[in-house]
Amino acid sequence: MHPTIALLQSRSLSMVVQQEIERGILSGEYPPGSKLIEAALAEKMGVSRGPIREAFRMLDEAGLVRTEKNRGVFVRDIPLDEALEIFDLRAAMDELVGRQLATHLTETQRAEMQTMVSTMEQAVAAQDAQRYHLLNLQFHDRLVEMTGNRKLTAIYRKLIKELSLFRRLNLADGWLMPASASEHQHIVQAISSGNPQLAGQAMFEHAMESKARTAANELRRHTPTPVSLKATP
Amino acid sequence: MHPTIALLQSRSLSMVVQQEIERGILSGEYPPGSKLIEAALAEKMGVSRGPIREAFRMLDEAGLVRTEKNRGVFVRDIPLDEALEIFDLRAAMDELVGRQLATHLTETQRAEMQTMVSTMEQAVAAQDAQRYHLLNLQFHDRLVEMTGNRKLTAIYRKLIKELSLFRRLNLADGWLMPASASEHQHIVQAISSGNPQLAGQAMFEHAMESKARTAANELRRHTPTPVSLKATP
DNA sequence: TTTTTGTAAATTGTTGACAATTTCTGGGAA
DNA sequence: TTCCCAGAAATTGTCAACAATTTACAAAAA
Repeated sequence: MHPTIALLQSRSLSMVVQQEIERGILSGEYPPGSKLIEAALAEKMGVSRGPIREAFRMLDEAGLVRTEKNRGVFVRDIPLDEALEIFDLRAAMDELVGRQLATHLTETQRAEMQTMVSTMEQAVAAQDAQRYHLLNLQFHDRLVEMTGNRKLTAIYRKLIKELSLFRRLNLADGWLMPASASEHQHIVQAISSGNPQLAGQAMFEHAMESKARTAANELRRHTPTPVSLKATP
Repeated sequence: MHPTIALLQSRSLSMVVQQEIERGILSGEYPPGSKLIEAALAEKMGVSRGPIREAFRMLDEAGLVRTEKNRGVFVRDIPLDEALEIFDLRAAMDELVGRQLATHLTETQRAEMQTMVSTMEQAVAAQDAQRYHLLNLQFHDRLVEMTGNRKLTAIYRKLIKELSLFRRLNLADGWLMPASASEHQHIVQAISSGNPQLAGQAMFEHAMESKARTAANELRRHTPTPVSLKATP
């Protein structure tokens, strides 16, 4: 059976629309704070407003948009304090991931982790921040997936999507690329050691450092550029 | 202004419908596996099918129902393995709760926790399993809320709702009432000690024991009643 | 009996229309 | 100028109708 046919038979129109709008949001086509107009999206996608509205409800429940009665639907703009809350939550989940992987890791999985870390180190060597960022997301997503806990995986991914709406995150994270890289090797070692406590701690601290870097970044952004920065070569 | 009027001005019709269906699901009026028919619900609530469908999409995203294209919407029946996954996730979140409360607890909060535990002990003394069950849910919900982490609170509540669809959970949990009660006092002490590691561990272990009891309960349910149970008085 | 097949009923998927509300816009008054 | 306020335009909220699909049921065939 043709794959497109199969897709339209399993996925309803509203689900296709939901995925398409979500793609637009995550790609930045619809930036945080921007308004999503039912009629415009309906025409653009060649469907009526019904499926669009159903997709809106899904995206709202997923935390990607917010709905104001009689005023419309807006792409959510995650405030700093909520982002920090998400970081704490993610750290706790990552700790669980580390513990579980340490107790159940197969040799195949260990090799896959090591390959991912090596690939990331290549990206660091090539100064390819964009590629490193993508690989980093993949690495952590794959680790969560390896636990086999589907609910954990699903919620983890939702959190990552929400975090991506914290716009300030993406900018200027080239600074922290090398620092983060060496931590990954440490994570793989901790997990491979088979010590759940150690592995969990490595994952937790890695996540919390990510939080600290984001908070520091934000602080710097709201602080006028110090004169000393240009004054001292 | 009449409260119902005010409600309809802030919440849209689909949100009211969503809450009503959710109430029906959580109360057991619509048991797991049962089918939800758009037209029937629409007539019952005096609205058209549009808001019903939008509510369905929200409930689907929240994990309370599953949607099969062209076949309808069904109340979700959480399988044992998924329930156990949720227990693991909840344990990690509870551990975070314990750690954070231990570091930031106010005297007012400590007193409130102690009051809740005392109330639960009264329910145990009165053999009121129903009331104990409710108080237990309240206790843990309040602890999560006390952390001030709204995202954590929101996700924790979603998990609890999903767990309530694991029907086998509610039955015969009178067995574990007294055991669980003393653990709560231990949790309050651990949090009050101000030691994050200790408090986190207490919360984590409490959650994992809850998981173990559920798993054991399930095992017993699928095992034919041993003759020895009646043979030995 | 069991299985299959065809038709009617029930149910879901989608659309367009209308009502209600908000937003925009331009003109007049302070 | 700035503020305010119609009236128009745009947008959302809700509904009813129609199309597509599934389900129920009864009769026919194996």
